[in-house]
Order: sequence, then C-alpha cells, then structure tokens
Amino acid sequence: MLTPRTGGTRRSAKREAVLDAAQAVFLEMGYAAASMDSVAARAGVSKATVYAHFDSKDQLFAAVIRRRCDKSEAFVLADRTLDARAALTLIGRRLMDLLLSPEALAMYRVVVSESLRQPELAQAFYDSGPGAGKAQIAAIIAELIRRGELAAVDPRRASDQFVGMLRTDYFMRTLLGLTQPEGSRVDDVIDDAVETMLRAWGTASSPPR
Amino acid sequence: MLTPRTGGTRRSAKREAVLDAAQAVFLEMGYAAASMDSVAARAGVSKATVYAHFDSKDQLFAAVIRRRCDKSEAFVLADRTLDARAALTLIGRRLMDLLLSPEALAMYRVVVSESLRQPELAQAFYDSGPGAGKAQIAAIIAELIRRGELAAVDPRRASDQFVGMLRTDYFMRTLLGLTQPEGSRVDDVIDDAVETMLRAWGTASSPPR
DNA sequence: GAAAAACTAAACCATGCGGTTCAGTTTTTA
DNA sequence: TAAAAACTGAACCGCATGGTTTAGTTTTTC
Repeated sequence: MLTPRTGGTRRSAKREAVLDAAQAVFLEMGYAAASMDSVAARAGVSKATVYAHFDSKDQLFAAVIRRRCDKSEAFVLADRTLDARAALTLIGRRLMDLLLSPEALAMYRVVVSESLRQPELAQAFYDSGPGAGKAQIAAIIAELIRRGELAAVDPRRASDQFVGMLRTDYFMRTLLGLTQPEGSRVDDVIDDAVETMLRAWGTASSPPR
Repeated sequence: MLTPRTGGTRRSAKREAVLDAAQAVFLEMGYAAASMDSVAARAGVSKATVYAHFDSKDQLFAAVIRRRCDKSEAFVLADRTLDARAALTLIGRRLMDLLLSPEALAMYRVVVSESLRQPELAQAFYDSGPGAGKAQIAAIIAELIRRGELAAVDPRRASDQFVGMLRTDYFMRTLLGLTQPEGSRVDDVIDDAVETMLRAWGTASSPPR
C-alpha cells in the first residue's frame, strides 16, 4: 500500500531523497515554476511516492524550508580571549561565508518571494536565520562591552548595524547574480565594517586603524 | 488588424493600461504565478490586445520592470547649507520612505526571485535602483567631506555602510511581511545610523550626539 | 465618410500542472 | 518464508496556462 506516513521518527531513505531533490528544485526554479514531476524525477522516485510522504506541493515546500532552518549554525566564538577587532573580523568572516554561499542566496531568493503567500515560513526563516544570527552577534558584542572593548551601546542595535555594513552593495550584487563572490573584495567589506565599528564604538583598548 | 506596434513614440492608452495591470499582477503574484488572462482582465482589455502590444509574457514582464526603473527618483539635496547630521538624516528619511514603500518591496521581491532567469532585468534594476542611489548618496557625502563636515573616507564606501545601517533587521522583517512600517521605529533606525556615522567619521564641525 | 488601424469576445490548441488511482514489484519485518 | 508495508510506472483527471485565430466592431486618421 501507499501512504507510509511512518510514525513520526521512522522516516525512510526515500523520504530524505525526496526532500533533497525538492530542495534542489525549489531553490533552483522558485516555488511556482517547480513541478512535482521534476522533484520525483530528480529524486529517482515515482510521483506516487512523493505524495505518499507529503500531502501537497505546499507541504513539501514547507518541509524543505523548515529542514533548512533547523540546520542553522551557531556563531558562538570558542575563543573568548579575542579583542574586539579580532572578534568582529571573525564574526564578519563567518557571516559573509554563510550569506554569500550559493545555497543561502537561493534560499533567501525563494523565501523572500514567497513570504507573503506563506507567512509561517517567513517567520520560521527569520527566526532561525537573521533573527538567530542577530541574537548571537548581539551576545558577543555584549560580552565585548562588558570587557571594556567597546563603548556602551545597545548590543542588538550594534549587531544590526554591523550586519548591515556587511550586507551592503556587494551582497546585493551577488544576490542579483551580477557578480561572483571574490575573496579580496569580501575581506575589504569586512575590514571596512570593523573599522567603522571601532571608530564609532571602540575604546582605548580597541583602537581603530 | 492586430499588431499595432505603433512606431515607437505613439503608444496608445490601452498599452499603458496593460502595463499598469501587468505591474499590479506581477508584483502581487510573482512572475510565474501571474497569468496573462488575469493581466488582460485587470486591464479591462482582451487578451489579443495584450499580445498585440507585447510578444510574450517575458517581454511584458521586462517592459514592466524597465518602466519602473526609468522612474527612479533623485536624492539630490536642494539645500546645500545643511550640516552633516541634517543632510544624513534627510537622506535616511527619503531612502527609508522609498525602501519601505509597498511597491518598492514588491518590486524587490519579484526582481530578486527572477534575477537568475532574467539577468538583464537584474542589471537594469540594480543600475536604476541601488546603483543610482549609491552614486547619489556618495556624491552628497563627498560634498560633506569637501566642506570638512566628515573625515576623509571613500565616499562610495561610506555610502554603502550608511545604506547598510538603514537596511537592517527592520527592513528584513518588513520585507518578509513580519511587521508593518511604523514611523517611530523608522526614525530610530535613521537616528542610530546617523549617530554611528558621525561617531566614526564626524569632525569638530559635526560632532556626534 | 471611408479606409486603415485598434480592439473585442470567444473559441481554440497543445502542453504541463497538481494530484489520484491501480496493478504489480520490491523491501522490510518478525 | 510469508504477510505487511513501501515503492514503481504509467495511465489518468480536470484544469489552467501561454499563445493563436477568427469574425466582427469600434476608433482613429486624413
């Protein structure tokens, strides 16, 4: 019979294959342009199997997005001895690597375009992506302030501004497919953002330049 | 007969109606989900007329985007006597009003999602939108530097960072439909960005705080 | 006022879509 | 090893799509 709907934890290998294929197809084609036939074909699975695991295209899409969101990584700095410049530079590096990855860019494109049609997905994406990142970076900045490495600012505000200075024109051009990520340019963006942060909020123990 | 293809300048009223309707439908539904039938219906026009003016869905979409791009507005400050704080605040206000307008948000969503499929449109959007804005703001910043209101920075870099600090978390949440633009929050974002800019790059004649 | 151009409504076409069904085969399980 | 569950491939459904055509009506143009 069909309809496995295996009791919660079970999840077959086919199911994962369908999710993998669906992720590839949705991120590549966009939600509306993606077809269930192409998902099945890409998964090397019959369409009946796809519908055995997922009730509808919407639900499959939601499952794909939620699975990605659950994999959100942590920025937590292992090394708490870093000074402000080193800490911010490291955060910047990690964030830029993440933001500029082809998969994250594709995810951003499709979630943004479907956000009004699927508000719960937009919320889930925000919470596990930008929202979580902001909170983590704010925590690190708060620690830097506590250690006297940065002047007293609202850490969440500083986090917003720092991330904003990373996600600039260069990010937009990459998002639009107008340029390929290039290491040296990325480093410049990071260094510039760190310098401005330190000029604005640095202390004697974390001088700019 | 059909196929007006009126010689360049002519452009009938029906053509404008089709473009208006197409803009509404594309920005509202996204490219793939929008149908030519709904465009015709919304324009109060027969489908044959739509195809008399535009060869295909792609071309109609392109015409819509290009028309919007051509309407890009200028940020040029009329008043050259403003100090750095006032000038940056005014720029911020205008930029935020533009970025957070429902139409600009919808445009951003659809262009971003179609950027890989329609690279020329992505380029046109960038050039007339973010690219033009960056150039204009950089010119104003250059003027402020010349007048000794700001320290010597690369004006384009400062422009990127300033815009980045405006397009933060708040913009993302609005883009995703998670919040409605609220005046006081917007003002806070602008004031915070201006303050950080002045702390980092202000001079004696443009003190922060 | 008449020819030319723009437009209309509706039927039409082929295609592809999301989703279902079915008869039969493979895999899992105990 | 046999029953139960998962899976296959292909046919199928109804419908909407992008795009065309036709036959006739309105508007523009000079």
